[in-house]
Amino acid sequence: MSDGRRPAPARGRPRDAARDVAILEATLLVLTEVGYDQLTIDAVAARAGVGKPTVYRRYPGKPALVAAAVEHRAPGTPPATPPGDLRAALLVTVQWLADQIAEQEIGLLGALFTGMRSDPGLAAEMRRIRRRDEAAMTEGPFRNALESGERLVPGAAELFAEIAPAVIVHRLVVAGQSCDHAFVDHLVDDILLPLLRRR
Amino acid sequence: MSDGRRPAPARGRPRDAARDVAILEATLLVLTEVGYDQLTIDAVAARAGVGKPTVYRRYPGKPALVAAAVEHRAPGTPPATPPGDLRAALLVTVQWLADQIAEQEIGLLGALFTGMRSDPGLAAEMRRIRRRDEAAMTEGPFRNALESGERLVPGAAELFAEIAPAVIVHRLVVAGQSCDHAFVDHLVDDILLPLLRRR
DNA sequence: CTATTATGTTACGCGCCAGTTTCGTTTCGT
DNA sequence: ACGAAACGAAACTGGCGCGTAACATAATAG
Repeated sequence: MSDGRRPAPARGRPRDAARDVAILEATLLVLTEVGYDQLTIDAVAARAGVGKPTVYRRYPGKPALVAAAVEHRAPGTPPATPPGDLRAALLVTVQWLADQIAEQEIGLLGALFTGMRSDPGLAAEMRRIRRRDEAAMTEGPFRNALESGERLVPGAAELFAEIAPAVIVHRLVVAGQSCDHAFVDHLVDDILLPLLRRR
Repeated sequence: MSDGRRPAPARGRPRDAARDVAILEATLLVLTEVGYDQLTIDAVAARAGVGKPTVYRRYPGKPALVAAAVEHRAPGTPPATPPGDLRAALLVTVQWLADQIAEQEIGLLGALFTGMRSDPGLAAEMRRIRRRDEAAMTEGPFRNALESGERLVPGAAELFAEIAPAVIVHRLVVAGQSCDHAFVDHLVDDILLPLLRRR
């Protein structure tokens, strides 16, 4: 094939990379603030300090823009956990996870909820990203625990990734309550530790 | 006070009660099909076989209509569970719960997700209804279990209501996978039974 | 310098939906 | 019979967001 299309002669004024990231970050902001349906291109452009055609020059429409923004978003890294103490590691990780979900993920979940009907491709993309993030979020505590001789059930990491985010999201959205310290203690002591420790 | 306002002289043609329920059920249908944001009064009226002013004569707008529809909705009753066998009761109840959520609740959760931003009152109403439904859904298995000598941890019913719907919703929405038989077995055997049985 | 492209501003046409109004008809209470 | 109110159909106004186009200007490659 020998490169069917040249990668654009690039003659003329080049695109501003700073505006690229400004658009993506503004999209994430608006998305978490008002949700997917209420997100308008005008609002994103205004928030990014950019003209509307500048957005449309990069993305054909809302689904592609949101997908690119979610892709661009860097997931937070979980805090380092003290080795040798599974309970302490779980407490720290769960609290951090709850904060992350309450601050950012809720808006993305809303986008997933509503966008999945209109655009299955976007839904698949969102699920891919979320799996990547959850994997990164739940890997920390178990590496330490395993190396320090804790006796865990097989598949403990998968079980944690399956239960902890689910219960946290359920409490935030359905119950409408915040994930305070008492809730984190409850989740760790009454649910996670009894399940994950080898019985 | 002695009745400040008379309850409407009711002179003229009375409202048709059949149209009342037609409107509410059409609202639930459209809501689960297209979600809260995409729901239009015209679509509801058309689905109900009713003129648009007939809807506006009863409700001032979309939030009130949706709230009334969710209030009107009767939650399904969980199937009777075999007494004396906690595992069998959990399997039946969890499978039924998963089907219920997959068929109906997902749409209502989407409405909760998106409507909660625009109308906090609607969100509170939805949460109240959902608590009522979840309580009705999770009461069955434990009454039988307790009467038949199963040794359960204290607060087992609350724990079940906290975990089972959360994991089911998480799988349906985030993972995008159906709750088949294997998943129900996994949820019961690997998560619920180890947690609920007195250790 | 010149051609070429990006950018901002502004404006436009289009479609969709909200909420209201009008009108002719129907159904009730009195 | 008579008046009042609900009903369906249709039309209507208004707002809003989409996606595009028209300009003038800025930045860059050659």
